[in-house]
Amino acid sequence: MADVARLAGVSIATVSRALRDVPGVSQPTRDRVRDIARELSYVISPEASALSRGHTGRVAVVVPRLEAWFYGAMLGAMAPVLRAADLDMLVYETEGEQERTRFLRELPARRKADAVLLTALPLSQTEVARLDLMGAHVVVAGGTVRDFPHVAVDDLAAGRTAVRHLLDLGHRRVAMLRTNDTDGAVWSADVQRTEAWRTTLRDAGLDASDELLASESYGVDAGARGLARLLALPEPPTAVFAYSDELAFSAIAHARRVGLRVPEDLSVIGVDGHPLGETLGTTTVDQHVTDQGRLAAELVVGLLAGGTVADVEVPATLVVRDTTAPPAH
Amino acid sequence: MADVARLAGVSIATVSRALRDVPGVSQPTRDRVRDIARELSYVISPEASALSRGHTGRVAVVVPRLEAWFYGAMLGAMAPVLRAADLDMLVYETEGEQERTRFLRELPARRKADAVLLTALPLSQTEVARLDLMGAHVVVAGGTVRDFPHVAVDDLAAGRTAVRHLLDLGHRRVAMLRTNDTDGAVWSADVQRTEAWRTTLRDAGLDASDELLASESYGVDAGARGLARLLALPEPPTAVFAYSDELAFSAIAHARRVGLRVPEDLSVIGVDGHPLGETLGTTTVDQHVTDQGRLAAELVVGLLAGGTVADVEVPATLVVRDTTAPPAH
DNA sequence: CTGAAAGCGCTTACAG
DNA sequence: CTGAAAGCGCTTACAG
Repeated sequence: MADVARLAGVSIATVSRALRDVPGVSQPTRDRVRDIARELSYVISPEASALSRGHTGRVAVVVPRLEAWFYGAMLGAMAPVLRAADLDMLVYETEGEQERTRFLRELPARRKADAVLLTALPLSQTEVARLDLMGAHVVVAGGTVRDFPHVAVDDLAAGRTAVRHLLDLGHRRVAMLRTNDTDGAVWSADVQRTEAWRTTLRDAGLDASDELLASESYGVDAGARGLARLLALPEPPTAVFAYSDELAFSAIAHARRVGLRVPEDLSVIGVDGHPLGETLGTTTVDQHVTDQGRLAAELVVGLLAGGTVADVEVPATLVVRDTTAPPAH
Repeated sequence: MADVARLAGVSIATVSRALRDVPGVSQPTRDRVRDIARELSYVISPEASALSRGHTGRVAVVVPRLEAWFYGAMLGAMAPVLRAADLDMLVYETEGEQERTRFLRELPARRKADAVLLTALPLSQTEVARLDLMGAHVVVAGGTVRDFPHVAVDDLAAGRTAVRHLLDLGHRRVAMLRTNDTDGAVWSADVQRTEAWRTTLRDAGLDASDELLASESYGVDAGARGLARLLALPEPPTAVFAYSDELAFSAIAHARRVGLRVPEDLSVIGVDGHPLGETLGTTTVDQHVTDQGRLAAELVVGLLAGGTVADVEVPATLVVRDTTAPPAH
């Protein structure tokens, strides 16, 4: 900055003002300073600027896992919004309790970002309590955490929609497929979809006992593993509600591998709106992840601009394709 | 830091030394300072620290797109390595020429990160030239750019392996499927796999004319669109080599939708090692993306630690599953 | 509109 | 082993 000031024949204060959009510099001076800065490929040091101004220009997105489709879709939707607001995106993957606890204990985001965007991140009670120490705005995407501002679908409604679709088709034995890699931590979407499955069945006078709830550890084949257990039941289900489309894909592949026709012998519905679901013809409850990500990022931008926040509820929509049908018998 | 110093009865210099692992502090003093810092939930300001030390503790990962599986897998593999080295991960999505150019022109990474990790990012010649102005280490993952340190598979070999597999099965009319959203920019993996397709066919005395090379704009249904065009040819192919597994999935779904049996009527092979390929039984050339991401991150860490660099070549392996077979006739 | 100067919160020779 | 002080590169009241 000193170099630019010297060449422009002004003080560094003027350079600073000219380069950002603050008023108090004549247009000719501003233009001259900018030209010189461009020539020198000069760019303001974000560290020094942040140190002076007291904020970082960064937002931290925290996810439990990066390789699942959901998180890529979320990040992909958030990125353009943050970029447009000149905010950099710091991504933290905190897989498992140990890392999550370490992340929250060391409060790294506290001084590294102006806002923290928790994205479908299961949290224990202790961890939720620690969130107040973040020293940054906290926003939640894809679910809810306490009363932090959030963007989410109504997962109770989404779950009910899925299960009712199966009941409407005539199914009376409906299982649920989920993963349980949350080691004591809890995520609202998981709790609510499971709850929706249970109550919708019970309200219809049907069995929703634990043997019909297949909880597997996370993995590409989690859906296959879960379905295998369900099919081994004395009275196997004729329909399955999967927590995610990826679980549904895996379950459907397993069903076909063991000789079951989908949807004739087994109906499967997922949740997400995974693009491959369109390719593969999978019935799902679309939770419009791209919208959620975009809106959550917009919420953060608004918050940092000093605006007020309002939670956003994104509607979930049933998309019937080729993996659900009336039971054969 | 001043608070901690006061409570510990030492200078801020000592607090600074005690809190990082620099020598020059007695163990009792160090322990006392750390205890007090923990009580106060104090954490060193990264901005101030970075400003003093001259580096940021961040690495910027630049990708063209976040929602494709490949990038999530890459980021997911890089994250733990960077985290272990106490480096934060800044993610930049630069979709299309305009944003890429803006990114490179504004050189934002220049002061925002100690290293830039270009991940399968198509670049124009001008853009490649600008890379020298980055003011940070540049490392390339999933391909090569000039002579920057990189981690990649041998894409010529990978492409040859795929096409030869089809030829070995007896196919004589083999098409290729790729996307062309690179507006004048070029990515080595794309160039080399296409080149491999062409030369392998020609070396075998077969047709590799442009009508057999289907280039579609990026999208979930790109594979379907490309295959539709290929099937409309006077003499359609009996086998298709897809640039990625996602293209292969889409093509296979389209083939089945129009009544073709895969692999009986049409063989399809992709590249990647996408986990759903295992679920769906898709033949592929696995390029071990997780390994590439991990190794690229390790390369960055080594570079920042002042070590020397050596390019890494990850072997690509043919995984034969259920979507390739000898041609029917 | 412009500049001199204090201050943001650290790190690190230098001296003891 | 410990501290006083300069310096990292900006921003922003304050004064003119």
